[in-house]
Amino acid sequence: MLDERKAAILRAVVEEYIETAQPVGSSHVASAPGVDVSSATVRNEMAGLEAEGYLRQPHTSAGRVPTEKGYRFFVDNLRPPTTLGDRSQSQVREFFDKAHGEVEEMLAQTSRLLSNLTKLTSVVVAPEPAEATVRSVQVVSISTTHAVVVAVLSDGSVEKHTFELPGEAGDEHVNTASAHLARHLTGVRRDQVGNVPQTGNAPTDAVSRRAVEALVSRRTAEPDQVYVGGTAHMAQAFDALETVREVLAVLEQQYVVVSLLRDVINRGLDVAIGTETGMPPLSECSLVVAPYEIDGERAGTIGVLGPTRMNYPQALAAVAVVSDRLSNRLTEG
Amino acid sequence: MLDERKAAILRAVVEEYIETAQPVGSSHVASAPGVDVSSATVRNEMAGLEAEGYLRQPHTSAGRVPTEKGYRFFVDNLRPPTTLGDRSQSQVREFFDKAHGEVEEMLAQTSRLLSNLTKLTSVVVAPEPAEATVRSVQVVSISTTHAVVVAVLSDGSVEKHTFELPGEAGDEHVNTASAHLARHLTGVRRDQVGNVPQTGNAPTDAVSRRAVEALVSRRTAEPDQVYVGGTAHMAQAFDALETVREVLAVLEQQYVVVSLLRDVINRGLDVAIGTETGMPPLSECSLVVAPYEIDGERAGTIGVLGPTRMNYPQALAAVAVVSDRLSNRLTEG
DNA sequence: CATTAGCACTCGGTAGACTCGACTGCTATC
DNA sequence: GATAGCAGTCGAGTCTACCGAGTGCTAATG
Repeated sequence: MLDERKAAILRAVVEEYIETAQPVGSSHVASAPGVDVSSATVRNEMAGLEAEGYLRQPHTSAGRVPTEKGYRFFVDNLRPPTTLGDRSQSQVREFFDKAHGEVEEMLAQTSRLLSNLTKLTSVVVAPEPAEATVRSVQVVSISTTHAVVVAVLSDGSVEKHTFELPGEAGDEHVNTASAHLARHLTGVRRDQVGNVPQTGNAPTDAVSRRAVEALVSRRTAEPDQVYVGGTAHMAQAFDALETVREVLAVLEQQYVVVSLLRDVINRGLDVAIGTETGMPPLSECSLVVAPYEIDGERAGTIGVLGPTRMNYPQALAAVAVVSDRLSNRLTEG
Repeated sequence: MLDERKAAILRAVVEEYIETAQPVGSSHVASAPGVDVSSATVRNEMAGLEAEGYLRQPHTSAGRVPTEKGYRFFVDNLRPPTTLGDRSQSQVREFFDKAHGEVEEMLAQTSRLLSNLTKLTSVVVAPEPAEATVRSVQVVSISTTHAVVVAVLSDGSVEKHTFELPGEAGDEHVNTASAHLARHLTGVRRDQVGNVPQTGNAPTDAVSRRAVEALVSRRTAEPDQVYVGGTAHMAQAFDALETVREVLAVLEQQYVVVSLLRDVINRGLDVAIGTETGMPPLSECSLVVAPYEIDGERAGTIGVLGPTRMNYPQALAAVAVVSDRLSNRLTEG
């Protein structure tokens, strides 16, 4: 653990560096509020902080820059109790006041809100519908060869899947299958949808079977939906095009993004700094996440991704307040 | 119009520049196939081409670079009848052979395919469902206060909208409204969905009215879905971060992207070069587009976006073949 | 008369030398 | 223990010289 003075110096370095993106020297730190010693003393202490791995010198005659360990200490121990600025506050309020429409749209817009607030890339993972039950199932033929099975879930989400009709099935079989499925699947939990009893009528049963298969396969195949916004901010965060490219490439792989967020949440973290993300291309990025809830149950995750030298207090505050409001909104809606 | 020799020289410049991204000098051109004159002659001709606006010299002692007009001439008159390479050919074939599942997924994957083929950013605009008719409508309550209206269309797409139930409506009203709507809306064209006759039962009619409103509002509010892929390639296409940032910012605005593609198509173009896109942030980009069809009707658009010095023949070939295959696939599926 | 060889010229890019200044670490002092 | 002062380091910026790719022009050529 660091003594109080070292901590104050570390904090000053981190805050200054976050703001300017330039290595910060001892004299800057000495004149920072909370540090009431001379630059010489600061130099001594900074040398100590460097030896302990909290700071790093890009070159011999430059100022110091925080290491991952330095950021980590800052986030864990020095984070000032930040709230959002008034302008942002009202932006959030306004957003959730006028937010309406389907969940999907709201999540997409939430992602936009987050990147506007933080000037970072934002990520919103849609809720997993594990707990929902089936409210309605219907099979509708859309041509002589194909049909759609549509399920409405208790959380208001709708799933659909197209499948090929068995050759012998006509409209009447589709309709009886539809009724049959409605009878047997309504009220069943989404993750327990499985085979239904046979009716004895071969074509009808064939249709039913395919419809159920479609629902089940969709469940396992489909990755969680994820909304990424503000990727343009990434191009400003780094000055190496290669870094930008790598990060964008990661963000395009929805599956990777989802499991990244899930992983961080599962480790009980709200911030993953640099290599803590576990993804080499993101070693110069940090991720700030927060889960959101529906009816008190963890539903999905929101987060922002930016350079390691991002403004953690602001990002944490933004993510926290948005996840909170989003939870409320989704719970009541 | 350009005489044959000038055209050959312009072609050589464009092709060389596309490949190397470096200004090309007279000696390079002189040794290019199809140009059998000395570098001195080439110099004379290039001076002419520059005077006519087809070429441009970045600085006095550098080679020449094509202007927009130069690219335009190349695309219109010099484009070699390119086909995709074998590797790409089989990649496309393989993709469409194993492509399956919902249209949405397929479009998303098509976007990925396109950017893999071209190493450019790709854009896929989903079909507009204007011509579709309603195959089925259903209203399902998901809580005591809210219900979902779900419509299955003849093209296999499904639309849903959540709405608040009128206070006096109970499950029985929802069910009768559901049946009522099914009776009156099935077979109606999507864009002609409107009010249905009253039943005389007030709560039922209230539910019906809100459900119809929801469907109608959704139709007008929702912009066309668009899938953007390969944004990471943008970071390689330019060496100015600012340019990358601007382009990414444009790509995040789905509405803008959709209308951009539509606009280019409507002008009868398959390539928009630089400022021809009509969007200042894209003045260093070119866009190659092709419409795709379902049952012989124009349905949506695919395209790729890259730097003006992109490989037009390759991009045109890729976009053409993918739109063709996609049309087939969507028509039969 | 179109083409070409040759030549003088231009100018961007690179490498080296130099300076400047923002740092540091160390030491002597309070 | 804290600080003032000082010598030392090294990146960044500036300047110069130079190289070379590429041009435009002119004179020679078939």
